[in-house]
Amino acid sequence: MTKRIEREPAVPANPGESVTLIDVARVAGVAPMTVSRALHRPELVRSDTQKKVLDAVRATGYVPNMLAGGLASNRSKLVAILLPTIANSIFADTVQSLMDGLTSSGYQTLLGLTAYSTAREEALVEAILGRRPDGIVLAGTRHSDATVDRLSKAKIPVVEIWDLTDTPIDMVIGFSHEQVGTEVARHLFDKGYRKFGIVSVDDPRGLRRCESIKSELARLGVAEPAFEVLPAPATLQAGREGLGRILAASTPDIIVCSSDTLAQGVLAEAASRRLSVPHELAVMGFGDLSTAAHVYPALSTVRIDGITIGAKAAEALLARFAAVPRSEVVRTQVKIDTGFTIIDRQST
Amino acid sequence: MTKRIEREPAVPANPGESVTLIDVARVAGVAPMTVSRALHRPELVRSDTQKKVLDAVRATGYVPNMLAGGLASNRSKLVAILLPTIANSIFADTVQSLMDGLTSSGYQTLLGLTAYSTAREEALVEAILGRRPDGIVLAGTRHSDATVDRLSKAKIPVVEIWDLTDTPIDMVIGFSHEQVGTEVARHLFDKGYRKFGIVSVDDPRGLRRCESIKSELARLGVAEPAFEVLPAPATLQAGREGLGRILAASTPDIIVCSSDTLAQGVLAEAASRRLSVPHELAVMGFGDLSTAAHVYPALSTVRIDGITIGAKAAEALLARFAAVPRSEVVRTQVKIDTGFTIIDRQST
DNA sequence: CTGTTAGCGCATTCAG
DNA sequence: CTGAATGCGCTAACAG
Repeated sequence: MTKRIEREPAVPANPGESVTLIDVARVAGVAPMTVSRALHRPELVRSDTQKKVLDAVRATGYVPNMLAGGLASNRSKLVAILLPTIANSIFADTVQSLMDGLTSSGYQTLLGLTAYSTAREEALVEAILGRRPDGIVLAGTRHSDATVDRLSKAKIPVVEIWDLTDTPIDMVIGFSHEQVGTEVARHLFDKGYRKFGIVSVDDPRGLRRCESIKSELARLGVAEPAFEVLPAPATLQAGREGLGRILAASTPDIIVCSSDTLAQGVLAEAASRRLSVPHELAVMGFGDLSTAAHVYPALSTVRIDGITIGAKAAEALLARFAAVPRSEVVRTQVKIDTGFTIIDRQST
Repeated sequence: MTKRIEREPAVPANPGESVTLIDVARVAGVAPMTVSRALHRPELVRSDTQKKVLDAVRATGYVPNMLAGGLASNRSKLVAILLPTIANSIFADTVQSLMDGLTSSGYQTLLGLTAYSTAREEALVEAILGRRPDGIVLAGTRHSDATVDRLSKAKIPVVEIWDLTDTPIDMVIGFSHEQVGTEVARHLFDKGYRKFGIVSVDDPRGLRRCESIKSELARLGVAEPAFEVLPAPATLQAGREGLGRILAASTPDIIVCSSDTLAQGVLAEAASRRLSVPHELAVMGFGDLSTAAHVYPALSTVRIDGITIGAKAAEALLARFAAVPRSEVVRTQVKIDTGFTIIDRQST
């Protein structure tokens, strides 16, 4: 009965226990410190020593313990990301590009989901700071006082994304939701629409865009829009429901939605009611997710470049990490407006 | 927000440095170990001592260092999750419920994105094991030998989800993609369809479902389906493109898609070609995401209960964590088939 | 119920 | 270029 011969580690070290730097050092015939250097700063080690160490690493199956490393060096190589949710997330592109940037520099990602609750965010921030992350990325700029306080005192870079503020905790990369609302309103007004309906979920940033639309419309002398708010998360079904409610009470010529998903639901409902879009009813979304782009010729929207937001956030963090005197806490007040683009796909 | 007067910690501890357990102990007038206990095992501490400690924690602004705690206790309270991607992810529900379950027990989540690459998965597993997570969840059951080896030797629970296998690394919770394919094929055959088209992205599990459909159709004596594979990730645009290609060469009466997103793209393309669904062309998807559910009356699909998968995975992990002798590594061979449901929304 | 001792595995800091 | 001593902050194990 020949069992396949398993290549067991040449030197089993502490039987049953995990392999440590010391075990590797013993096998390689060098000091532990040399193993550490060979692994993290190979340029400081002669190449034959380097080779001995790498061989020993392979032979022992050593996996560095980053808890110990982080504790000793005070650098965890961990970045925390706090998002409201990942369900059909408008943040997917951003997270992907952010993680790509961080991963390729050896950083790992701790994920926290806040469900749009500042209380939950506060608890998560506290818990996560216990991991001593080297940096933290938050969606949004509205936080509880306690969160702001904790984050300000934590001596790590903080990036707030997908929004803008004049008083960032540290760095902020995003765009103005108020400006989105204002420009959407003006754009549609200029195109001649006068009877507005608005469908939103109760995401705080989405609501701010909606409020901004309403203010601008009021300023332009347009009648108060029909406004329906549905519970998050945005689903196609919520969009259908929203349009249904609006049509029960009014006959708008344009429906503005707080997200593309909602807008797609509105389109589905319009189709089932045999309303021709955009002729009888025009629809505007928000997000221009890559999954939806260019599919519904009648769907105008606001394009947000989530990839750039993620990439710039990664870049900003990495720049800070590289800055030499980590003790010297810098709050650079980086503020990047990534802007947005109104995409008009309606030929009214 | 007006700048409020910040309540500085009553006892600034080591000026500039971070507050440690020792600082808290000093302020509370107890031993460090008592602080640790008050925080983690309050039932072992007299309630007045407990109160002194909590006051001191608040006064100092202490945040426990979990790197140190993890190192000392050999329990990191970290669970790693490896997914292919989070873009319009079919895994969103699963991740959400998994994280809900873990978070409420004080576990935090390390996220890794593999992009459907086993090589990348291998690198991530190695890096992540360096954090000494208490458990790890992987999407899928197909991994490189090195990954399986590392994971088997790591003395932590491993849960493979969204698939099934007879040789799990440890625990597996999901359903059989082959079975999905077989049953979809039979279902559609029974409904009378004979001219099949299949649109998929090159996600390995999606492809396995498609292959299984093809085998079953062959077995049933149906003509070879038109088969179009597009690069991941699944987008509406990819669905449109896929249907376009298929119609260029054949005239199927049913299109089976590897995901709902793709199916929605197919529906969009069908609509733009004025094909009536399901009369002229029926469409079947996969996933039945909550965002899409019940919106396209003509879209049949396969419903997967991602929430249950996530919840059971969390439950399985927590059960293992609670098992007393952590040294005693158990590989329970938990194997849960969460099944799936074919949803027929076509009245052909 | 509380305190003491010891050390988790590694990197910093110096010395050679 | 390599090595030895020291401690990061915390908790296990035991003693009181």
